[in-house]
Amino acid sequence: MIHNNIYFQIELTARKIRQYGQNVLRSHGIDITIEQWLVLNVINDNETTNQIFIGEKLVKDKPTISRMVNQLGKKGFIIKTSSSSDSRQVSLSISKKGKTLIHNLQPIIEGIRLKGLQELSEKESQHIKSILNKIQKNLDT
Amino acid sequence: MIHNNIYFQIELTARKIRQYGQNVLRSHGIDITIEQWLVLNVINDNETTNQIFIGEKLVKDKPTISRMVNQLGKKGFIIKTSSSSDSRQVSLSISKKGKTLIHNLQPIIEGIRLKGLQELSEKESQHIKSILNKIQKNLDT
DNA sequence: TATTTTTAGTTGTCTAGCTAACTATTTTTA
DNA sequence: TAAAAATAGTTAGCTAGACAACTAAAAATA
Repeated sequence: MIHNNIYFQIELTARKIRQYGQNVLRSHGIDITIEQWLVLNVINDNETTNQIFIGEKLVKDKPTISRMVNQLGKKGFIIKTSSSSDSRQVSLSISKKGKTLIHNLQPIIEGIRLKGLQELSEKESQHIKSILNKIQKNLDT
Repeated sequence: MIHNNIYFQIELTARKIRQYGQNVLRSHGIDITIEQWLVLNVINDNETTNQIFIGEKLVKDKPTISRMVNQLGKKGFIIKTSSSSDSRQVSLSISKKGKTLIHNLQPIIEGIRLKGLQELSEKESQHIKSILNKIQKNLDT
């Protein structure tokens, strides 16, 4: 049966996490997606980063990053300029509005995180990460 | 760091599974997506099912099922008629072409499954499913 | 029985993810 | 140094997932 299939459960859990998180953000009237928040965070942790770097961190392809960066720009959370050293590259940084958002989001995101991980022991957390990693490695080769 | 985040790893693993599976299907020249294959399987296991039932099994919403069923119909893998007892409902069944596809896909899908689960013990398989289930339940309430 | 409510399915609109094809720079190398 | 190859990013086209709004038919209820 499909519900006993590990792949199905991984994919379903991923969807439920995204959906729950998105609902919480919406309930706070915050105009950003979970995925966009991840991008914003990479930029926040690495000022003047380019899009390739974000893609490597988040393991997403160039078009996906390009579009999410555009969204974040439209919403005024980031500033996108051309790199002075290499004009192929962009240079991304957080705007004031973006900094405020990140600040306000911290406790909300932490709340989402804790909600899903309730009653998961440290051992279980480590274990699931190691198993997921094993599956990923199996599929990489 | 994001790579140490359980949610990120769950979502990433889900993407890698889909991507690997899709590549294998493509390499066999098979014109179907992993998600469509799941729908096809539910129909195969439950002849004359309707779309609500598929949605319940796969935990997907009505528009998503509606569109995937349409794709499978266009490709000639299923036959969609109106239910005689309730004309709101559709009645879905597998075509000959669909049956052939399912038959040919069995070993390929099994190969994909085994590839990812290499060196996972039965205990680990059970464990990850129980942890994923715990996370899902945490988010449901 | 007439009206209201529920149910099954579709359509529209948006975001994300993927592939492929493209432009425009920068780097390699012949 | 001129031509070829690699790199950063964008655009286009597709599927899936989510939400909202809709149609049409069935079921409930007053």
